[in-house]
Amino acid sequence: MSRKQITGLGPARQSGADDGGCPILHVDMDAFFASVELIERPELRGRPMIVGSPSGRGVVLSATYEARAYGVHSAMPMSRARRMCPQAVIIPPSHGKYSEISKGVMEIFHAITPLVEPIASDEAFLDVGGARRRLGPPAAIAAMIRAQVWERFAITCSVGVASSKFVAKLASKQCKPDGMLVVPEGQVVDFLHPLPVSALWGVGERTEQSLVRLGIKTVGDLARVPPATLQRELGAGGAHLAALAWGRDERPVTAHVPDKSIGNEETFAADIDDPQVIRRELLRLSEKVAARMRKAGYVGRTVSVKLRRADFSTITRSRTLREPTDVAQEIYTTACELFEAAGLERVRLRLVGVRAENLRPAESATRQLGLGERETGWREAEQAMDKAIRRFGPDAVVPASLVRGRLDEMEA
DNA sequence: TCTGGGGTCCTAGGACCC
DNA sequence: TCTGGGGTCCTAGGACCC
Repeated sequence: MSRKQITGLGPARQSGADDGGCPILHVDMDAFFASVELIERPELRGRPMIVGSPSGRGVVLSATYEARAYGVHSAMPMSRARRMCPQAVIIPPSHGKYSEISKGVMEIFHAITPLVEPIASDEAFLDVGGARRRLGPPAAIAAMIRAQVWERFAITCSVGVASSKFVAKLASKQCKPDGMLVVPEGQVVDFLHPLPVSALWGVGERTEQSLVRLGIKTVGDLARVPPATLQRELGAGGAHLAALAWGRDERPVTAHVPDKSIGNEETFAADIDDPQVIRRELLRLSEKVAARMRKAGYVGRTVSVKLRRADFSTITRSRTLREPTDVAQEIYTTACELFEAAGLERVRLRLVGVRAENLRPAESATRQLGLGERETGWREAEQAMDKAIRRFGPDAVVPASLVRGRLDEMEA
């Protein structure tokens, strides 16, 4: 397997002193989901591979670079990916394995520095400024990470090394797959300005369209526009973009970013208009969300429900409770009320979702019982369920109505 | 081309309080 | 009694990220 080692744009600056200005690493696994599948099926290496979603309606989660050579990329509908690359091996996703490998990779990072900021299961920022004396210059640390991830998991990753998070992130993208790119502080502007504006973090399809209308195509074009103009055209984000265009990004690597919300959603294999089935799904999702909250030690005050019609139009409805909760029954009751109030009871739905927002640490929320309110006992019951699941596995305890649902499915 | 599932952040309007 | 302004909270939707 080839190993790209790109060091800077101009003359390579590899010495320790020069790397002092570049303590930020962005590590990104290459085609993560597909790469994890290759661990158990190495015979597929070099063949085009597509990891699809189990509903059959889904999109491509990740394709290897072989599949990408045929134009297949993630966020592409399965049907289209199949058509573009009929010889590709199609693989259903195995989420357990992904989180296991992800945990292992994060362990490698934490052995280097406590300043690790994960931004996805396959991606993280590291501030290695404090590890230089122990482990050498950032470029050497980056090479070490790539070697360790490969040795332990046979997965390649790409690393961007720079003085700020956002430049490190762009650098890792530039050297993908299986590469490393150091952008010395003095070369940041030369690196950024030829890139298309869409390369910037925060510039999606819509923002790109607005910018192109203004005649702005590259980051360099953007840098030459007065920040006030950008702010007028794009709102608060405009001023931020102007700073990024000059490589200014002061955001530090933050190890523990508390969650703002926890939610689950599900797209049905076929559209559903039976309110009974919808309510059963809301219960299943509420159970999932509440269990995740309890595991992570959060309570939340706002419950929101997402409903997507067959035509893909989507609405959300939310309600803030008097007291925060991590109880599935409470979340479920609220979700049902929101669903009923939305007036979509006989409308064909393709997706429902439940989310808890306004999260705070559970220990900070000493629950106050309202006047005349009785402790329902649900919380204790659900904690007992958590315990049973930890001991006997996820099928140990299931609410009665979900069991009925499963029996229906088995009979069908 | 017919769009998964996990999130964050921003905007804007209305309620409400001082 | 009427009016205005500022601040905060809540809700809904949308852009964006991986």
